[in-house]
Formats: sequence, C-alpha cells, structure tokens
Amino acid sequence: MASNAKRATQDEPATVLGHCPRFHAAIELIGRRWNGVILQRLLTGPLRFSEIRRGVPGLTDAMLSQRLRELEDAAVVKRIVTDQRPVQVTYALTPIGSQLSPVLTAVADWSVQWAERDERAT
Amino acid sequence: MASNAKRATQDEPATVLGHCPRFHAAIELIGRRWNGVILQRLLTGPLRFSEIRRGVPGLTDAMLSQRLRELEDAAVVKRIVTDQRPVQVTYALTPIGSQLSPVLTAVADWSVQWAERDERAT
DNA sequence: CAGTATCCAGTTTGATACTG
DNA sequence: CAGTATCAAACTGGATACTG
Repeated sequence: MASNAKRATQDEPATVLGHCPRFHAAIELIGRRWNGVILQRLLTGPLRFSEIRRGVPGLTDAMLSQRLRELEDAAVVKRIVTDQRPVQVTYALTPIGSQLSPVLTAVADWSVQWAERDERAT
Repeated sequence: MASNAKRATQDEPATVLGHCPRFHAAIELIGRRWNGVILQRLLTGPLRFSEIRRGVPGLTDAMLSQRLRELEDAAVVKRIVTDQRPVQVTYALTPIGSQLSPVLTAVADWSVQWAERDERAT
C-alpha cells in the first residue's frame, strides 16, 4: 500500500503495478510448480539434467523435462548440446533469465520474514 | 540467491545444499494461479470482494473466494468486516503481506523486459 | 546419461445455481 | 453485495517403461 491512489488514471503507463497481463504471465511462470526452484538452481550456473534433478528432491524426470521445455519456450532457459562424444547437454539461463536474479532474491528475502511468523507461532 | 551458499551449519534438516522449502513455498504461493494478480491489486490498498473481482478479468467468485482464504491462511491477507449497516467486507494486506511490495515490483519490472524479447523477435 | 511416451489417479477450474 | 455448493471437464503430477 505504497500509495493511496485508488485508481490509476487510464493514461498511466501502469507503473509496474497496474493491471498487466505480462505481470500475470511472468509471476505464474516463475511460480509454476518446480520452476522457482529450478530457476534458483540455475542461477548458480549451467547445470546438466541430472544435476538439476539431484538438487531438487521430489522432482521427476518427466516433470523436469516438461518444465525445462516450458522455460525454454519462455526464453528464460537455453539448452546447450556439445558435439563431444559423450554428448553432453547443459541448461543455462539466457540473459533475460539471468535477470531474474533480483526477483528470486526478493522472494527468498521475503520468505525468510514470512517464515518467522510461523516459527513464532510455534 | 541469499541462501544458496548457506550450509547446513545448523541442525536445520530442511535446508539441503541451498534447497530451501520456504523459498519454494513462498514462490509457489505468490505464483499460484490468480494470486499474483490479486496481491498486486491489494497492494494499492484494501478492496472489497467485488472490487477485486472486477479488477481481475476471468477470475470467478469461487476462485476468488478460495484464493482469498488461502491467502488469509498464509497470513498475507486480512479479512475485515465492518459493523456498518450494509455489512461491508474488505480485504487488506497484513504487514507481512505488504512486504511483498518489493517482490511484486521486481516481478513487474522483469516482466517488462521479458516482454520486450517477444516484441523484438517478431 | 538424457530424455520421451503412456496410463491414470488426484487436483484444479469454471459454469451455474443458490443463500444470507 | 459477499459468498457457498455442486458437478463435469481440463489439467497435473507421478510411476513405469522405453529410446538414442
């Protein structure tokens, strides 16, 4: 509740917080099951399929495969295949994907405060 | 990420090599279908049930009702009933809910850049 | 290793209708 | 206005089995 502007004027370029379908799509992409954690892991650098899976307990092959493809379609993740003999595939964030860093940091930050509320109630 | 370098120095059984369940829960709460937009609207100040619904195209009564309850359970939203004659119910962010502001702003910010990628590719 | 295909149970959604 | 009930349809996730 940063401002008391009840209703933005229609000409407002919708400061980041106006009703905006991009925002909607973005937050649901990031928040889609598993995606947040996958992205979080990728933020530390490129990883192989199995490395991601190992880092995310409960995530199955099928799910990871599907999510990775969605993330690729969203241009957030890039799939890299090496020509090497033991074909090696790695996944990395694209430039726009890397820019999710502040977003994920903000969420991680908030989640700590949010968790405190629970711990206190214990 | 704020916590991915954190080791299990304590006896926190939940934190495994950077895998943080709070982060997971937080991002999925925020990213759950409709929640992002509902939260976004509430950020501008308390709103009545119908005001929220009107501000979010496609959102049905049943969905809004359910989401609002989940958000309440998560202590992010507070339901306020006035004693006034035409009983009036409003929904507002709790203190911890208000602290989502930077998070949502970061997402909104990112979503703009993300959208540019599409426009450019066309 | 790095996936894909399929089956299927469980969950989520969205109309529609109805209450205080 | 502020919801709740219900029910069918769509979607999701997980296990298992199978490629290259």
